[in-house]
Amino acid sequence: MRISTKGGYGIRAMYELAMAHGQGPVPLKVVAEKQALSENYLEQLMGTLRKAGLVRGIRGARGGYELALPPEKISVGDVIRALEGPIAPVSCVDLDAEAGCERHAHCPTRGLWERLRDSMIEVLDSTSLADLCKEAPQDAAPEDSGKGHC
Amino acid sequence: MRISTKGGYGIRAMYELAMAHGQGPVPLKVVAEKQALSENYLEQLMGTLRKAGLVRGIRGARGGYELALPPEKISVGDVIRALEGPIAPVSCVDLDAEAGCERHAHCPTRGLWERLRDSMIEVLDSTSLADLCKEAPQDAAPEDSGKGHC
DNA sequence: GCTAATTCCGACCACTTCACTAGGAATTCC
DNA sequence: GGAATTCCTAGTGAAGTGGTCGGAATTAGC
Repeated sequence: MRISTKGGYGIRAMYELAMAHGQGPVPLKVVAEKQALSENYLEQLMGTLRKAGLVRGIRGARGGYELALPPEKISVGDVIRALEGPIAPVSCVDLDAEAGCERHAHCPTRGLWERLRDSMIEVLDSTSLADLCKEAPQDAAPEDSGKGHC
Repeated sequence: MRISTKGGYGIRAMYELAMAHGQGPVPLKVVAEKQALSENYLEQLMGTLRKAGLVRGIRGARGGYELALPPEKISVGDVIRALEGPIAPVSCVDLDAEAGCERHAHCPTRGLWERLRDSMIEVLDSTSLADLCKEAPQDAAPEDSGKGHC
C-alpha cells in the first residue's frame, strides 16, 4: 500500500514550483538541489507532468519549469494520477476505466474497495499545492520567507 | 496506489474461511476453486497468514484451514498488514516503525501523508470479515445460504 | 499398516516495475 | 558563439510480482 517514489518526488517538486509561482521558471537543478533528488530522474517525471498539462517547460538559458495553473487549481491527486495512474486500490474499482470485473454484481469485496478508493480520493483531491504551501512549517525554508507566492 | 494481488487474494480467501467458520477446516483446494485462484500461490499466502496468527492449518486428510479468531475479530486491515506490510503511503509515516525521516519537523508533505494513512487505516480497520459476509450479495453463493456462519 | 488427502517448506522462474544513469539533440538568453 | 536549459531515448541493476514445482511431514479412514 505504498505510493512509489515517483508520486512522492513529484509532489515535492511541485511544491517547490508552487512556492516560486509567479517568479518565473525554476530550473530543475534548483528543484533537485532543494529537495535532494536526482536531477536526471526528476527530468523524466517533469516530462510526464508536462504531458499531463500540469507544468510548462521553458527551454534555453534562464529557462526552467513553472506551474501551468495557479497552485490552488492543482490538487495532490492530479499529480499522483499523472505519475502513478488512477487512484484505485484494485483495478476493478478504477473510476477512469469503465471496465469493472465480470462478476462485480456478486463480489463481496467490491464495496470495501470502493470505500477505500473514495476515502483516498477525498484526501488527495481536497489538498491543493497551495494548501501544502500554507501547511509548510515556517522553518522549512527561511530563505524563501516573504518572497514566494504562498 | 494499488494493493498487490496478495492482499486481494488474501481477503477473498479469508472471506471463504469466514463463510465456513464453525464448520471445520476448509481445504485450500476448495478455496482456490471457489475464488478461482492458483492453489499453489494461495498456499504461500496462507503460510504468511498462519505465521501472523490469523488462521490455523490442520494437516492430513480432512484437514484444511480455519480462522484462528471469530470473523468479527479479524479486520481487513489485519489481513492486508500481514500480507503487504504496514499500511502507509510512504515509509516515513509508518506507524509500526518509529523510524521517521530526519527532516520530519520541516517536511511540507508529512501532514498530507498522515491524513492519507489515517483515512486508509480507518476504512480497513473498521471492516471485519464478518462485515464482508454481511455485505455479500445474496446471489453470491446460493449453495451456502443457511449453512454458513454468517 | 497402507493409502489418499492435505499442510508445510524451499527452490526456482519469467516478467515487470523502480529508480536511476547517460548521452545527445534542440532551444533560448546573453 | 557559448552557456544554460529542456527534451528525448536507451540502458541497467535490483527488487517485487505472481506464480510453478517437487517433495517432506502429518493425519483420517480403511
